[in-house]
Amino acid sequence: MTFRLYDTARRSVRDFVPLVPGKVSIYHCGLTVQSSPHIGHIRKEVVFDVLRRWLTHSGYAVTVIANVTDIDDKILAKSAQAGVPWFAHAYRYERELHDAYQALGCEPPTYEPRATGHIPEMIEMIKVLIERGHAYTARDGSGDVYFDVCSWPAYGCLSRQSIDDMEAATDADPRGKRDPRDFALWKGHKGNEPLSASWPTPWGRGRPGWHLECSAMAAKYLGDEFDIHGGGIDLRFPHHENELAQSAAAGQRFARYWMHNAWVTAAGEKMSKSLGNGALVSEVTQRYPPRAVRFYLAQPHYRSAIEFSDNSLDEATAALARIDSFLTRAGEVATVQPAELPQAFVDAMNDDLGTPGAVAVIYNAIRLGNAAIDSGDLDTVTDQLGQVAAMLEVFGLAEPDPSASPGGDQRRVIDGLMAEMIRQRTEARNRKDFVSADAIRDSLKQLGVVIEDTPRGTRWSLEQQED
RNA sequence: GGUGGAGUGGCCGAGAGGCGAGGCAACGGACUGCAAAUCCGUGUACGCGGGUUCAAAUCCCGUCUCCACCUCCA
Repeated sequence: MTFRLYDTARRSVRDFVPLVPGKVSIYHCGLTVQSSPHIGHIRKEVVFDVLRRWLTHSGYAVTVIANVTDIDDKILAKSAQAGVPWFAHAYRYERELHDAYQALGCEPPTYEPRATGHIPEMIEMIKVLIERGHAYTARDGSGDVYFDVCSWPAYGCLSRQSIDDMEAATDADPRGKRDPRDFALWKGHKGNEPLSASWPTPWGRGRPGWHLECSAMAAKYLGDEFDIHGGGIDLRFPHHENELAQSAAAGQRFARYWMHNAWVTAAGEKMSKSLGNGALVSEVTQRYPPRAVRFYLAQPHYRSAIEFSDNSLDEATAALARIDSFLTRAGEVATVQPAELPQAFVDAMNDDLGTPGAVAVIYNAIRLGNAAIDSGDLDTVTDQLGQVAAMLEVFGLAEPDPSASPGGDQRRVIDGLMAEMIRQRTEARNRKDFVSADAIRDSLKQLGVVIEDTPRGTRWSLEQQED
């Protein structure tokens, strides 16, 4: 069974056939670095990180390009308000985004181009669009350049909207548009904006429009045609529709598959910057183990909306604790050996990245492995442990949280102290002094240390954190 | 007005005509000095009303509710 992917453009799941055999090229729209990333933003990163891991595991050489939009209206407005240069504002949040990648175990993109680093490419593309009769400079002399939507009959094909049914923009000023549905490729410099936020062009100074950035950068790094274009479902229109129109009108074939992840909701509504209901990644990873946050984001199907709540995170934390408990138990009697992925796991992942079914396979392997530990069947333990580790690797959950345990000297001292406490309790138990034994266990419990007696001796671990 | 998505057991969350994914919680049992962990077992769920079919959560018609997008939201 080959990999199958839901293609938003076709509204159906279809076989994935890459442009170049053995290679996959992916472009997904990164963030506009205007504020701190929230859980909704990082969901997209986790989804595409799992996609990349799965394709890599399937033997493809994967190239991932994700842009950073480092200039736009909001960045200019917010930086002016804060009294810092716009590029400093953008850079600050770009670094926060990278911190979030790292916290959640997302590999950085193969390359992560910034919009402001690609002005010449954008200008070239606008020239082509003007020459071909698909773009025009604003009549009002503002220096804006617009895409002429009516000149491109296929406009609306991605979001399946008829241009006649589109609600014309009524709020914004019509500026120099021929048609209210036309969108900006280039924005003329405004007097109240810093000169550093503008670049010279044949049409005067200005800065890029959002949609054009992605078209220009995708073409630069991936060529006229590439495999998968991704992003949040809310980008389907207008952003991706516009990208597609521009790039196709400029003579490119562009993306072969369009992949969109659903959003994260809070109290039933989409988490967004504008609604102000965003849970920041930095905040959530303080309250929950980052791996649990990743598990929470990676387990549901990427096209399903997921509700953000403490309850959801608590459940993910508990579920991951069960997985880790198996790794600990199995690790006491066996070592991780390279293993093939179970066929059911492969089938689930190949079916449009069916992560919920794949997670069910992980649990099944854990159950078999746990039973084998109890019965002393070490071959089966080794077998299942290897499979579980391999499956967790695909999910990016194989590595423990770096902050989970103290390192170096502290670790040595703590291990020594715990060994002594456990020795005293074991002696008490041996002489049937259960009152003393339980007192030791209770006092450790107060400190958040859980004591468990197993056939192989007493084990200690830190209790899962509560808020 | 246009275009989409969704309503599943106490909770989360898959599935998309045919023997109840999976997890959390709960209950019973095994194991344990007691626990914890682990294993085994326990559920007559699919918004509502019709219809098609031997068979519907799944298809059709109607209906209610929620969510999203409609020109710079992941």
